[in-house]
Amino acid sequence: MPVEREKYSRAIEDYLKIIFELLEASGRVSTKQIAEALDVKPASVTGMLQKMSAFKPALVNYRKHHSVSLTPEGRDIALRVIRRHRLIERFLQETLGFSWDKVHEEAHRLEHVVSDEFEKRVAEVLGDPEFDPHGSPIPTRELEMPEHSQKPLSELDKRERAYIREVPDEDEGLLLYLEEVGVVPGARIEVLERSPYDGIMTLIVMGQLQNAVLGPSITRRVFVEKKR
Amino acid sequence: MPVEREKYSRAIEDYLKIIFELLEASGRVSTKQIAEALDVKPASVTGMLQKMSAFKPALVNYRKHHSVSLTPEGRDIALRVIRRHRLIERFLQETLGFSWDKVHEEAHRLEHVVSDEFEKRVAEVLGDPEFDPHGSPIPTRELEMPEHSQKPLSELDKRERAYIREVPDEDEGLLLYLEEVGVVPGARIEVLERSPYDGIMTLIVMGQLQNAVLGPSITRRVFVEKKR
DNA sequence: ACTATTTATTAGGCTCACCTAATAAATAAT
DNA sequence: ATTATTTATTAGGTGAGCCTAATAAATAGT
Ligand SMILES: [Mn+2]
Ligand SMILES: [Mn+2]
Ligand SMILES: [Mn+2]
Ligand SMILES: [Mn+2]
Repeated sequence: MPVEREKYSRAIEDYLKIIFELLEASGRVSTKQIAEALDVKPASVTGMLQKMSAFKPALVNYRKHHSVSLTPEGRDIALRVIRRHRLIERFLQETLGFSWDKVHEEAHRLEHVVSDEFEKRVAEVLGDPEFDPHGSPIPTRELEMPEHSQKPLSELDKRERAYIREVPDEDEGLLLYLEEVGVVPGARIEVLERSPYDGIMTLIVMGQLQNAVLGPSITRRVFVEKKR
Repeated sequence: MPVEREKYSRAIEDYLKIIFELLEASGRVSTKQIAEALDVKPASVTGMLQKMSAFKPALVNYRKHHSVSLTPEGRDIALRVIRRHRLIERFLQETLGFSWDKVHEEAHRLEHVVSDEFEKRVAEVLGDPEFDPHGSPIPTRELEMPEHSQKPLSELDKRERAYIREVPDEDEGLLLYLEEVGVVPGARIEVLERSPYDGIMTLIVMGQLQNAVLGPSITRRVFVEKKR
């Protein structure tokens, strides 16, 4: 049975979402990171963290100058928003024909206003998709995040082959470029070259005429998996 | 060419929309009416009217204790929001299978956050529909409101026949009832009886087993047209 | 025309989510 | 260890959009 849920503000939903994502990516979160990700000042983040930790039930565990983590309640909200975001991205792409570089921003706005009914129907229409257009897993109806055993493209050695699994979703220009060179989820690639100092990698992308040349700021955020 | 548009707040969009609708329905708008429609206090409406009339360009013409009207700019915003609202209602119904009593509330939230791109694609997918699920006309891309020559059901005499054109969209309970008795846009009806004092009307609805009995608070807000 | 009622406006506050500037704590460099 | 740098927190403000209570204007009733 769906729990009787309070309605939290857009701001709080975005904070919880980004905290979840930062924790998932690197295991820890700093005030500064949150501030940069949300494009607000660190002072604002401190204020919001204090507020969210004072909520009943608390949404975050906060020890000043030390750690930030999510309470079960906060995690739940984060996962709900992430589920909506990713479902909406898929929906925009499949049902409305949005290109993959445009879905993120639109979903970022819609994720805060759609009802449970909307979410349910979108999931139905799409047939409960497992991934968003950038390859990120969509939390299930029960808010379980599917495990994805993948590693950064930057860790592949020369001659190694793999499948692209997930690409960063916020940078529209990057997405346009990645699409052009065929570095999209599901693509099969082989590392043709990697320079040891600057980390630039040259990839053969199956089915593409040209090779893809990517710097480390990209390859560290593109994830691959060995098996299909 | 789409004009470079400022982004107005949700609150302002809702004020302008409701002012437009009240003006359209009865030719004039009072502070009290707006307050009731938006579920805020009259003092808040006064404040907002003053703010909107002080905008450059102004969104409303406001003379205290006297009239409120929309400037061309204000009217434009109202029509944009109304177009979105009604397109979204159709979309929710047709593409996501929402029932007609649930679409209004959802659209009321979505109308403020969807992009021009979203609006354009929804219109395309639906094939530029002319009416929302309750029979209200959808302003065109050029923001022209289609004329609809219709009159209240309450003005029909006994024996008169007509087609249902438009029903009020805010009251979910009423919508469920109207659907049950078949009083939906396009339905052909005949006035079987109307009591002169309390205004209660009994209708024969083509294709329905039972007659529909409706009080004046409803029949004044249901619109009909003679020709098909 | 005067009075009662209804409607609208002003004045003053409140909450939310942000800001800047000043200060303090943690971390890195010498 | 001391100092410099980076990061985080506090203190005090701002604007949007709402509120209540007090007052004023418009309208209706006699
Ligand atoms: Mn995204
Ligand atoms: Mn968001
Ligand atoms: Mn509606
Ligand atoms: Mn609205």
